[in-house]
Amino acid sequence: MPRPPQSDSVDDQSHQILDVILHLMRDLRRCYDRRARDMGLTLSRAKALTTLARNEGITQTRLAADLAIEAPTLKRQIDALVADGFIRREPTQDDARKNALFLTDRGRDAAIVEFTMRLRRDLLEGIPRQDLDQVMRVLDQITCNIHELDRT
Amino acid sequence: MPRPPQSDSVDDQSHQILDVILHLMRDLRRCYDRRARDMGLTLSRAKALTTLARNEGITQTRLAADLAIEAPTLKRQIDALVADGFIRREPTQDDARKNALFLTDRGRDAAIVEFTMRLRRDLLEGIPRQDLDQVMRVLDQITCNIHELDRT
DNA sequence: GCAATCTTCTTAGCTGGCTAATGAACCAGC
DNA sequence: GCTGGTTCATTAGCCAGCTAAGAAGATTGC
Repeated sequence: MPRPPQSDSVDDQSHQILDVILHLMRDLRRCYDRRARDMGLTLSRAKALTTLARNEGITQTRLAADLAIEAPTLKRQIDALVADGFIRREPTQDDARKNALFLTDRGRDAAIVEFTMRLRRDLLEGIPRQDLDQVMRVLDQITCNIHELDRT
Repeated sequence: MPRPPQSDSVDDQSHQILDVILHLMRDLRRCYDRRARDMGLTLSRAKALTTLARNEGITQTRLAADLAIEAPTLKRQIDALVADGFIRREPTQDDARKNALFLTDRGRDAAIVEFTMRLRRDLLEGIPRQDLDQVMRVLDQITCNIHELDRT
C-alpha cells in the first residue's frame, strides 16, 4: 500500500507507543501485586492506603477524587481494605450519608510505604532524571490530546 | 518532613510517572471505547481483530501470543467477536483441539482500521517523532527493569 | 499399543476499571 | 415547613486483565 513514508513511520511509531503503554501498565500491576501479595495488598489498594494516609478522615467521594477513580471502583477496594483490617469506616456526625475513613494500626504499618518506594526506585533504576521529565511531558501531551478529543 | 532534597524529588518523579502511565492507559481505553461503541468494538477487541487480519487462520493460542495476553482473556474476546459477527472459528483438520480464526466480511470492513489509525494520529498530534522515540526508549527500559525484578 | 506427558481450549473465580440507576440524606427556596 | 434538586454511598452489570485447574486430543517413549 503506497503511502507517504513519513506518515507511515509515524503510524508505526504511534502503534508501538500506545501498545507499549498498555503493556507496561499490565506488567507494572502484575509485578507489584505479586510482590505485595504476602502483605495482603495490591497496587490499587496500596495506592488507596497511602493516599488516605496523607489525609485521614476524608470521605469516600473525596478519596475517589484524590485517586482519580470513580466512587464504585473505590467502594470495592475500601470493602476489601476494611475486611483485611487496614482501614475502618466511621459515620460522620454532621452528615449521615458520609463515611470518614481512618487507618487502623495495621494500615499505618510503615512497611507498605517503604515497600512501594523501594519498588518504584527499582523500576526507574538507571533512567536519568531529565529523561523522566521528558517522558512526563510527552505523556501529559497525549493526555491533553485525549481530553481535547473527548470534548468533541 | 525533612528529607534529602534530591532523593525526595526523584521519588516524587517516579511517583508521578507511574501514576501518569496508569492513568493514561485508562483514559486511552475509555476514549477509544466511547468512540468505537457504535461500531460494536472496544480497544481490546479492535486490537484482536486487526492483529488477526494480519495473519488469518491462526489458532487462539497463537493469536494470544501475538497480542501478549493470556488464552482465557482472549477466549472471551473471541466469543464476543464471534457473537457480533466479526470473526468465525473453524475446526482444523489436522488437530481436533485447535480452532482456526477467520474474519467475516463485517470483520474485514476497512472502517475499523481507518478509525484506529485516525485516532492514533489524533492522540499523538503535535508530538515530534524524536520525542516519541525517546519515550519509547524510557518505557522499554522500565519494562526491562520489571522483567529483571520478576526474575528475582 | 498403551501410558505418560504435553497442548489447546475452556471454565471458574479473582481484581480493577467503567456507567447507569437507586435510596437516603441534605439543602435551598419558596 | 414542604418541595425539588443535589450529593453520598451503594448496587447492578459491563469489559478486560490475571491465575489455577480441568477435559479432550495429540505426541512421545517404552
